[in-house]
Amino acid sequence: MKLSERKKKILRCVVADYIAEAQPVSSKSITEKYMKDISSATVRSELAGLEEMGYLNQLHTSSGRVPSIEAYKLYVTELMDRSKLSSKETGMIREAFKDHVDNLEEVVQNAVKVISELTDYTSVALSGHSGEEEIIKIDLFRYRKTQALLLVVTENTLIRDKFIEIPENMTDGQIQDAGRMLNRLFGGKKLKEALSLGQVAREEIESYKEIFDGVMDAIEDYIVRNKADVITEGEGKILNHPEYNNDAEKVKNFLSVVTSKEKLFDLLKEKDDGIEVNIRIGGGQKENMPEDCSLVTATYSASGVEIGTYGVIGPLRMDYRKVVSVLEGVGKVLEDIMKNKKD
Amino acid sequence: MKLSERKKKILRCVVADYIAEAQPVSSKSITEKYMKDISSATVRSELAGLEEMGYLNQLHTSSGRVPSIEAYKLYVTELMDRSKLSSKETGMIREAFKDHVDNLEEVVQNAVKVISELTDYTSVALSGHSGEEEIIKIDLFRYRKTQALLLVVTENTLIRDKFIEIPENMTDGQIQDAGRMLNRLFGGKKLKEALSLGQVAREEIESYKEIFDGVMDAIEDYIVRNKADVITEGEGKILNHPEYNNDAEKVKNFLSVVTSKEKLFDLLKEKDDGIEVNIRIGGGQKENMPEDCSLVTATYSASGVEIGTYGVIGPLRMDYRKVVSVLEGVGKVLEDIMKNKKD
DNA sequence: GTTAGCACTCTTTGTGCCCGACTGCTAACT
DNA sequence: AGTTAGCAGTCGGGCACAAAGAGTGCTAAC
Repeated sequence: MKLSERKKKILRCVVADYIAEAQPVSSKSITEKYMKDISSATVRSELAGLEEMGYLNQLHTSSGRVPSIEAYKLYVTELMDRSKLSSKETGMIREAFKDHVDNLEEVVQNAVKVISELTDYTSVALSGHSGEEEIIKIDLFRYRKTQALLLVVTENTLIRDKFIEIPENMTDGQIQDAGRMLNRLFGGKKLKEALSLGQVAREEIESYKEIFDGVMDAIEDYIVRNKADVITEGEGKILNHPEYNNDAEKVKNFLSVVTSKEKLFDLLKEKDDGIEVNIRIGGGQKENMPEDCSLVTATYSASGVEIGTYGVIGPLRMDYRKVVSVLEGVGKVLEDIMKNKKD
Repeated sequence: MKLSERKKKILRCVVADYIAEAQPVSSKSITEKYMKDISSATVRSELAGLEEMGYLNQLHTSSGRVPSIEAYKLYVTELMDRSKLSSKETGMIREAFKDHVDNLEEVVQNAVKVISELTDYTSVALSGHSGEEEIIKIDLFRYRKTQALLLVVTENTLIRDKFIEIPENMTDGQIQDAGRMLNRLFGGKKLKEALSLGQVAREEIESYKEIFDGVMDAIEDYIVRNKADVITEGEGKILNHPEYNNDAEKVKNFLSVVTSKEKLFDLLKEKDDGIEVNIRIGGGQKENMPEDCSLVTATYSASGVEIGTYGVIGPLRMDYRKVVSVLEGVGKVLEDIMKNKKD
């Protein structure tokens, strides 16, 4: 069977109505609300077709239709129109970033907060470090007999601290010397460059091999998995939505993901390159994706540097239209801010 | 009316049984399970007395009794006996700290995790810094034209980074000079000392007043409210307990506190001095305490230095006996570890 | 291809009823 | 005076049943 234009239109109505009302959608309500020109009987036969094609489900014989996962997917890729934010909403976004634009940490906090407030879903973020940030300074000093504290300071306010093992007989002078060496070698380089540079340089620096390895570890650790930079807001918002209201098991599942920075990191790190807004619907394949959930993410960058992946996680029956427009709206404001900040 | 010994015994039975079964307790079940020597009619008249005294409530005529907040309070202070942990449980605690005892952050993580697992409640921690830690090093360097990055490194792995404003015309040399000055002044001092020292020294250092103020701010900020050190685990565990299973509003309230580091910090910072285990039952007076919740906390210290406040937050009907023994058990192991670490 | 009409299905809601779980009270007992 | 057995009274939970309502699929006519 082919998806005729009318079928598409009807499917769009069903999904949109179900998102808005959280109730199975009947043929009658479609004709009354959206398509006064045709009769409910016609819609009924179209609905039967859509159900056969796998886009709709029926809870029982005499109930209205509910969208399937496939329907949601089609909806966000083809059927959904984009909405504009109201001026009140854009105002709220601008307001959120009024202060504290200096500190990236706070910027991210504010972004996550305003996203959660505007969408009424749980929002999450992974602040960006694709390895493109420059190393401003490396600092190294003795902490205990066999341990030194390593600090790697990059632009974007980000600091990585890590303890590394050092030989017991190392003098303070040698540690300082090693620190100078590290700064000479890595200062001004991008993290990514430093990582590949490390493969080559390792041979040259015999004397401080242990320290050197520690630094490389720290940088790799930082690029590959920095769970500390996962931020969440509005974890309890899931309970505002009826599908989670009487299902403790579902809520528990959801929370076990949303409150685990490791699991969220796993979900957020996979961003499709170049796609502005990425929508993942339904669990299934992805290990850490909670059952019956959707994740909508957007990755922002300014002047070529990624500044983070922001997203919203919630039920399948999510207001994708609104979520997408909020994420885009925040993205625009964020871009402006980062541009001005550069000066 | 006086609280006779028998009344106390019966009240203990009611509270213990209610904690175990989550069901109103009847006079019959008391005689059958705990007090075979007297009849249910006798227990009934005692229960009526206890109810009049405000220790018990009845949901409706012909239902069993449920403990009041007062009853819980009496239970934990007077009636409850302490339990020993099983060897399996102490084993689990030791196991949890097997590795990573070097990094205080991970120690705290593990503590919180094992507490949550053993008790089946949400557990929280505030790693300790009463201001007793020594400043090991202060580092200062230019970040942007009018900003410098300040690092304060203390023992216990704790690092505080903060941006401070600097005069635009300050040279790199001056910044370094200021850094040296700060190290000379504060190095080796305890945070608290540094804070009071600051009041005096400020006058002497006219040249770097702005920087100096920034440092004092950072230290104060750190001592007074370091929300970054609030850690939680098992947020969803609340749903394992029937009183929260069908009350989305209650869960939302609970989560809004447990997922807010600020609110948790407010709750955890108030620790009664010298009391080993602190039990706060019921919301009411405390602003950030969720309705109908209890918070059991223990503050650990080793060699006179506080290493943190750990706790469990959950329903009024909490297994106080188990929670207290787990907190004590973890405390002992933690103390051992910190003692060994000092070497 | 579309529509009106109708029979059918299934859920939801409300009602009455009974059963069981407790209590409180009273009168008798120790 | 304290304790106990027995009994009447209260309330919630569960079940059956009926009625109402929502929505569909099918058919025959347009």
